[in-house]
Amino acid sequence: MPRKADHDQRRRQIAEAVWRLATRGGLEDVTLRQVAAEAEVSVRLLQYYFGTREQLLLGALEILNDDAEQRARERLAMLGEAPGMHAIVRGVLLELLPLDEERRNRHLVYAAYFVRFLTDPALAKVAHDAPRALENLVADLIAQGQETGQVPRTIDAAAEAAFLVAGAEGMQSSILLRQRSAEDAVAVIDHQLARIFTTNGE
Amino acid sequence: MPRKADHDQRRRQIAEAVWRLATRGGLEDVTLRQVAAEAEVSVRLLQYYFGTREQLLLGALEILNDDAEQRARERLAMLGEAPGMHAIVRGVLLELLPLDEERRNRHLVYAAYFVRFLTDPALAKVAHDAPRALENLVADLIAQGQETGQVPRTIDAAAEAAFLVAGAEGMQSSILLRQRSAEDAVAVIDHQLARIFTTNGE
DNA sequence: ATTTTTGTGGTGCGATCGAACCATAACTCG
DNA sequence: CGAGTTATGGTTCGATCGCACCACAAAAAT
Repeated sequence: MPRKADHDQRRRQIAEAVWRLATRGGLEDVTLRQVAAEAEVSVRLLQYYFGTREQLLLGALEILNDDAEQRARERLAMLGEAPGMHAIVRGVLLELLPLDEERRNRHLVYAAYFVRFLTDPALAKVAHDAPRALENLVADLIAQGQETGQVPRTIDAAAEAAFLVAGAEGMQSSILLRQRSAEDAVAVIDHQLARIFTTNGE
Repeated sequence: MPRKADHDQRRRQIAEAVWRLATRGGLEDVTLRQVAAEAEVSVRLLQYYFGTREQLLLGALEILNDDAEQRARERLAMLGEAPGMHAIVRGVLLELLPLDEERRNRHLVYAAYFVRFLTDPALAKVAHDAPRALENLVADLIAQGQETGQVPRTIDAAAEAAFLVAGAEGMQSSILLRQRSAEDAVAVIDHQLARIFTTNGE
């Protein structure tokens, strides 16, 4: 009895195989045969569920994006009710870091796709334009903090937001390369937040 | 008359073809045949000058690294004599950004190699561990600025250096994806530098 | 009950891949 | 001049690639 959930689950199973192979050896290891073996299905099934290889890469990325959005939403909701601006901004920035195996792998998959984002129009549309939205969100939060007196008026909200998001993204790479520990990165971010939010929120 | 420089020049010619293909379609487009066509030499020559494909990828990366180091040195030397700490730190940070086509392409090549750095030991050794050294350099420069009164004593040199370098690296990605203009990125960095260096150097 | 949709496997074809092999210019050094 | 190194081209082989084609079971819809 093929319920509709089964179809999605199968696609997810295959997509996860794509992710694993991509993180291991880049997109060039993501061949139909290797994905089939990794997902323990037949090559024919890949074609049935995704079609061509290009569509497989695209589909696996879309599923990854949906995953990321949902997990981020969950984690931010876990902050509890009525958190201070400081805590919200901190939560948003930490979401950019590969703090657990799941996020680490996700960022590695993005890295494997990266160059394609620039040349492949189909991938570019799905690509990670989230940072820009995040930056505006952080800027708004800082501006709100200025209204409530948690942030000095002398702070340039937009410029600080841009640098906070960029800093988090920059440390993401060095964490992936294991040049820096996740704890280090969090400490560096907290140092900047302490400068901007002079009074502790909540 | 095969002077020794000819040999290196041929290797460079081939390496440049590797770079172009890698920036266009990732490492999976870097096949022996395609590189040969792009460099306008025979496949046999690739094997002669680099050996196996794995060695070709490694060699092209080494040449790229040497290039980057030399160009960076040149640009920093062009700052003139006895520049202030502020100018030096600014020069170091801007070197991380893809401000011209040459640096843009170089960063794209690194992006294409990225996932391999984590799994391939040979590539990992050559990989970009420069950031860590840069971070220490920036920290030292800020500390020197404190000695000469250009930087307030309340500044945490190490933490600020880490965030400056991370911020520059983070904006590098968004510039590559054309989500942000190079001028924007420079302005954001200058805003942070103005906060740290309260008196103008020199 | 039978027709249609959905899910699954296998297999084969043409293209391309990396790498090895064979040949031979051209230049260097004795 | 001759021996040897360096530089270059062409070709072929086995493996793998993406993908299309054929067949069939199981469930859904009619």
